[in-house]
Amino acid sequence: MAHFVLKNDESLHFEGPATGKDVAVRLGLEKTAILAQVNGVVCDLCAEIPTDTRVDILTKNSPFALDVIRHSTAHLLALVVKILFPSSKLGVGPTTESGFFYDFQIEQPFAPEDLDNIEKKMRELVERDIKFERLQMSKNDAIKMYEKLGEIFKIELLNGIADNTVSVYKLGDIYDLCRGPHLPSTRFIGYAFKITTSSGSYWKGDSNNASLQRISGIAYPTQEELAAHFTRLEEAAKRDHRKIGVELDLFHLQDIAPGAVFWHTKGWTLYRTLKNFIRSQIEQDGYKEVNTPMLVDRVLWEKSGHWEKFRETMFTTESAEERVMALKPMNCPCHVQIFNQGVVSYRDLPWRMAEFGSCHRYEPSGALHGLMRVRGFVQDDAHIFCTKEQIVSETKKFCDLLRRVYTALGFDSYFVKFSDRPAKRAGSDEIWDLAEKSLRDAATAAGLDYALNPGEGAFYGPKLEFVLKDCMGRDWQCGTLQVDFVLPERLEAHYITENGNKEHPVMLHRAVLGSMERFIGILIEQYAGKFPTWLAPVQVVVATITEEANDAAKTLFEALKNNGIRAAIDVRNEKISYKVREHASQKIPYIFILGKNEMQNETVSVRVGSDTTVMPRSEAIRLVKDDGKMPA
RNA sequence: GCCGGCUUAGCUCAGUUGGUAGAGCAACUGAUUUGUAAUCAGUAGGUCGAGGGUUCAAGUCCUUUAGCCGGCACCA
Repeated sequence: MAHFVLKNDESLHFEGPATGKDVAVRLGLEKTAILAQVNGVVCDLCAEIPTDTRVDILTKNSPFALDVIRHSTAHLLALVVKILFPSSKLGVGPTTESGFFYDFQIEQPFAPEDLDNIEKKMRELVERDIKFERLQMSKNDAIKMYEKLGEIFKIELLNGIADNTVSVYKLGDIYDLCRGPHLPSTRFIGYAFKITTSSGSYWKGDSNNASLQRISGIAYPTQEELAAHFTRLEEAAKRDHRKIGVELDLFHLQDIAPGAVFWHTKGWTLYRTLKNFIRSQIEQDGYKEVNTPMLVDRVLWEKSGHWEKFRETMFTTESAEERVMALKPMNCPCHVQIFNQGVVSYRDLPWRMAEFGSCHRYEPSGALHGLMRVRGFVQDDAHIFCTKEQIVSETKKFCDLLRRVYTALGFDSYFVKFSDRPAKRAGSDEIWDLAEKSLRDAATAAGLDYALNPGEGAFYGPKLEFVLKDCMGRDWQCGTLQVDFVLPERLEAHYITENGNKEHPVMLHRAVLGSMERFIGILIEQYAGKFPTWLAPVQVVVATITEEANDAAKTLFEALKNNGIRAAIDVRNEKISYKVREHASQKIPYIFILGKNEMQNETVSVRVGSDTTVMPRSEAIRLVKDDGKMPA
């Protein structure tokens, strides 16, 4: 006799074998049960439960439900596409952080009307309540089945699976290779889903493989959650740096220079402020700033190895001069040229050489994205030339610097990835073993909690990536630290050791912000344009109510400027409500208002957010000055 | 680079089955001297992204191309 134990320690007894569904019926949950959790493992409700096993019945309220609902919705999508487009071939259809997608091979890409029809048909099939059936079969049987069905991609997947037994879910007429679990039937998907977009993709994410068409969607347990999802998206879109960049007159992009930024006065003020902040921070850490040429002969890039790997994405020059010059795509080889002037002693190490380096890369057109991915950008770059023994302490020092800067800029958390050796790389395996071990040890010593990112390192060394998210949840690599044993050797960098021997230094490539442009993009979205006072392009505006306050306004404006405050003045013949509206929507932190009352009492009304305080003018100046101080 | 979509005034957007371009905000001019998120009136502003084609006629249809948007691929 089977005996099941529930979480609340209530025992249920069955005559003979039983499934999760039987348990659900016993508990009166047959209408709402969607999954069973057996010994902590989530599985289909129809799964048979081994005797004397702890079992839980899950409903749509379970935290596990969301992913399963999305996954089952993806299967339903596949069924509908196979019905409407019988010649299409199934790719894969996983869930993602923000929904699900399914990839198909199909002659004609999906049109927007197709998506509408697909969604409509999906709703119809929810109504029809089609069952998800789990089938266990041998790998060979599965391959035979898919050969009959002509599902070439599923066969390829099966050939890559080591197990001899696989599970396949049948939904209507489709058989989908899948681990599961799934909902009992389409009725449980409900109607809180939406097909959102279609796009191109590649089989197994490789552009050398077949082109597929991806349909993406979103699903939630309830309509309310789905509605909230779209509200969140709308709210997030308002923070988009491309939108705010125009609204706040920070910068613009133009097709005359794709992937290059025209910085307007306000944006450039923000840029310079951020740059000065980084400058003050790295000076504290003993960095020495340099500046190197933007246009360098290709021979340097050939020597460094960049020409071979990145030639296609480098801008080269054509001019009266015969030799081919390239716009530098990064600064490292130039920094080595400075290192190589004269003789360096071990006493000079670590040498922390910094540059706000202006770089150009011919990024693929489809990669360009506002400030986040551009063709002309400035790295807050530095190379630390050091000994092997100094790697750990220098990495730790860098991580501290990065944490200090990110915290000051309002980023309390960020993801760290550890990317190890890529397939195409320079340097021997022994060197890579050493580089990876050094960086791993250093990351551990710095107390980093990192995720492994296999095969994604630079061609010359492993790297740590510090990742921030934009308003739509996309990941962007900002800070980085890379251990490099290769370039110093290729570019013949040496230092003299304690024993008088010549040795190659280790090069640590590192950037805190990464690209000034990208980081400002992230920063704009982080603050939705409402920057802390020390970063705000305009920190305070002096606005008058009547003409009789104009002279006092000018005096106050001058006093603010003399105190190093970024101030503006508004003596236009407009109502104060009009001025407040305009300056508030421009996200200026302080609005100083002068009218009759303030003239009489020699005060000023200070508006911050929607609060107003009347105070002596000198006090108001001090207030903005203190609030606008750059973090130490 | 690949797939799809979009591109009309400085900005946000209308524009019917092809019939010869419109609104709001901004700008400019005038009036208003105002108390904390839009004072009123007037004026001006567009080779409809660019090139080619179909047509008596193209913002609208076809085609090439650029840029942008969403994904994919790439990212030193």
